[in-house]
Amino acid sequence: MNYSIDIDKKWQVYWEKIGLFKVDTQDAQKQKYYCLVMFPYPSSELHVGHARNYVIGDAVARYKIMQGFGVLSPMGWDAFGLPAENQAIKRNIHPKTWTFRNIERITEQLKSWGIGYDWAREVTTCKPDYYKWTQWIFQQLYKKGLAYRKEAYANWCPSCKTVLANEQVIQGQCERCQSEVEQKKLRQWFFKITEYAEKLLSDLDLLGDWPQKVKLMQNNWIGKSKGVEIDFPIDGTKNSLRCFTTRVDTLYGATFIALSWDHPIIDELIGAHPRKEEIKCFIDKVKNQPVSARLMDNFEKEGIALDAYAVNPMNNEKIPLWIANYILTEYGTGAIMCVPAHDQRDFDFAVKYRLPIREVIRNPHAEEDSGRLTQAYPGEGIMVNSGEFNNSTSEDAKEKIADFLEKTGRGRRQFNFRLRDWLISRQRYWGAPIPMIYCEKCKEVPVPEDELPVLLPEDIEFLPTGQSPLTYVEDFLNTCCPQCQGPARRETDTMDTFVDSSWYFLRYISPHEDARPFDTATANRWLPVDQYIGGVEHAILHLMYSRFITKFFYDQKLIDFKEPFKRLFTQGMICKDGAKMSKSKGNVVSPDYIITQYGADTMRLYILFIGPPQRDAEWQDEGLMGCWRFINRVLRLLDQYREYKESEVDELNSEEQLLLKKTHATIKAVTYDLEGDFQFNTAVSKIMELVNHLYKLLDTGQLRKPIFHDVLEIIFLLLAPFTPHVSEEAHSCLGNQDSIFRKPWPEYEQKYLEEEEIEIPVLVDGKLRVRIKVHVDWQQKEVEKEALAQERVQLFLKGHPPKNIVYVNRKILNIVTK
RNA sequence: GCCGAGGUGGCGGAAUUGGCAGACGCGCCGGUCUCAAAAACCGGUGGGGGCAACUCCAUGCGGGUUCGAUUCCCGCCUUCGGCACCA
Repeated sequence: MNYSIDIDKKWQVYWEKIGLFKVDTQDAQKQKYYCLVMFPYPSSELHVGHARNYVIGDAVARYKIMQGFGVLSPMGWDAFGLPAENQAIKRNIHPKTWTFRNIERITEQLKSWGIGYDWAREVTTCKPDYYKWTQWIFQQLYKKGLAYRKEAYANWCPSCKTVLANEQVIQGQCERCQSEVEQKKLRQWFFKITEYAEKLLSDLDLLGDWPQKVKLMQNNWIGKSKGVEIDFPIDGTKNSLRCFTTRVDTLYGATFIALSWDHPIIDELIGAHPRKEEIKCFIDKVKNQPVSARLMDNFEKEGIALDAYAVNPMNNEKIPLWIANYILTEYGTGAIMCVPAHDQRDFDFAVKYRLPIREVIRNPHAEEDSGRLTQAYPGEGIMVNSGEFNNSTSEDAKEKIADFLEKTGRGRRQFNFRLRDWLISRQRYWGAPIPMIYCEKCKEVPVPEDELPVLLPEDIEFLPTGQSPLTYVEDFLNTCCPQCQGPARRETDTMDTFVDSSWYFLRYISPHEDARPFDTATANRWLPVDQYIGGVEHAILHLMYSRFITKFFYDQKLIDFKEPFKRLFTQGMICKDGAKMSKSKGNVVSPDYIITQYGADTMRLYILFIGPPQRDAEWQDEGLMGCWRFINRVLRLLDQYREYKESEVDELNSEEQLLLKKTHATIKAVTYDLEGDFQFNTAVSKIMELVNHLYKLLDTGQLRKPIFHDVLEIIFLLLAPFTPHVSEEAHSCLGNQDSIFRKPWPEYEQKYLEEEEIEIPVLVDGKLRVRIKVHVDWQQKEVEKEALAQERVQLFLKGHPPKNIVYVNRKILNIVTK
């Protein structure tokens, strides 16, 4: 038998017919297993690089089905977003048309690969029955004060005339047109994810089955740091200035304070300043500095003195205030105490502007009397020039000085986070409208719940004007205020697509529910997701947002779990010619040709065999051919079987004994590989070994038909999650009526794995010299005796008695002469 | 700069807790079949030396621990990914 696409078609229809992937979420008989792959953005047809995600997910789902779980494996579309709108502008095709065309095409592809989903649960984020609930979530957040509007600087591309998401800014440039991105102040909607910073951080500990790497990335992104907020009185005024520091032990070494260009106190300080214009000029310069300039290694630190002074609360010393271009606006208080002796940035600045540098922590490894510092010393050490704290360690001083500041009310211990609130406004068309209304009298009013969804108008002009196209749709824009019935205007911005994808895994639970986003009881039964599978590129954004929304729902008592994804697997990319597969690079491998020529299972098997799934892999067409050969080689076993001569078996001969040993060892190993970190590549190789073994045995004529049959059954059961079509075909050829996926996953029998005689490698001085056969129960003495009786061992002993003999039970014997 | 993951034949990659380095696949070489080729099948294949039995060298580099190190420790080199003036 030769493998061909007809086999694929036949079984795909069959699985559809028997509803293999249909799941009844109310069925309490089976243990549940929620297997989820990250849903795609339908921007173009899929290539083999994309396929990895779905092939892995399908292998896991099928394996779990065979283990008897009730498996939920759904699919949907992250269907709102900028690429659809760009196509609209470029080709004059409606984003909706373009999106649904792609959805249709990708669905066709997934089906032709035999990827199984419960299609009745399909979810599409750009459909009103979905985004109604995205809008509803916005309103729940709004009600709790977790959605709010404020003026903020956003990435603005002057050429595309649109705001860009942070992830669309590459090295300070627009990813589409490479224009320098500007910062533009706009009134924007935010979700207060910072409210959950602490929980998002500490609950990472609950995620034992997430890759360490992803947890570390989230940890760094949240960026919690422990320090002290200090009030510095401003000389000659009643005001004071707050600074956050993680190194309060260096407080005596603070010789100036630096402010970010938009710190609110600046206006006050320069009101009657003689150099007011000069300062304003400097502020403008910093403000307009391109984002990319800050990313440069040689970014020049610049500043301007304000001729104002703050008072160091420890020693009452007057220290000057500066504005400096390296102070971040959005972090801490936007003002820092600068300690040039112990911070390299402050050091560089102090050298440039001739500000004093005072050492307060002595480097314990520095040579005595090293003279003037040539660079900052950022480590720990012994306190100097620090009044009563001299001679204590910097670690101790940190606590003592913090105590002192808290006692005297001049400061307080504090934690700071790098995590910022989530800017969700987009001045774009193809997204879920933000369900808010602005009225002169009543100001900000949410659209009443029973009026949701706020429908996205479809008849619309797509011109890049810098405002959402919705601004020009009068029917949409003008409405009346839900509170006072007076004339009002709708919000015209739409939501970031990451909002859509932050809760889709809940919608799969009850996709047709029209009174609620999801059914709480069913969600509580089926979530958290048992296995989430996707690309590592979502390690921060999508996974952080989903965790945030889940925690919010938990607090609203909509669900009773704190984390959405119990286990996460991030697969590596498939590359070609050393680069990530992409249309623009022209190195994509199209699956369609592979499917028609070699069948879906050939592609599936190769994708699983190509290498460790969590690592990147290089696509090689020859490797694909290897899998094609293997599949046909396995199928040829069926031909041999059919023509094999009948016989009865009473007792196994030694070759059959060996074959069953190998078979059960393979069951054990493959199961172990699947249960662990999805080692599909080694699982497949072990099945190949078994097949090779079987072929060798067939040559000897020692195998009888009933044993041949049993081993064949097991081989195809083991292959079923990887090559479902071929396995199903073989299963039926072997005379089975039901689907192979209704058969239980094979279990190994210990009796076949136990052996009487084992082979022990004998080493002399760590080098393998001979192998001996010993009985498993032999003790070291007997093994030694056998080993020393070997001619080759005596040869290497050269007549000297061994100095030492190390025996590791049933593993190895090492004879030491030196 | 900081954090993380890697580095093993010509290539993709194997190697339970430290225990036979190179499984499996590709490629290559030889053979069978064929008028011939392709496909398929069978055999060989880390490097050096030797007619051979064998032998020496080999897991990025340099040390260390150990009877024994791809695996553990210390110090480097290098590739990739993330963050990047976070006070």
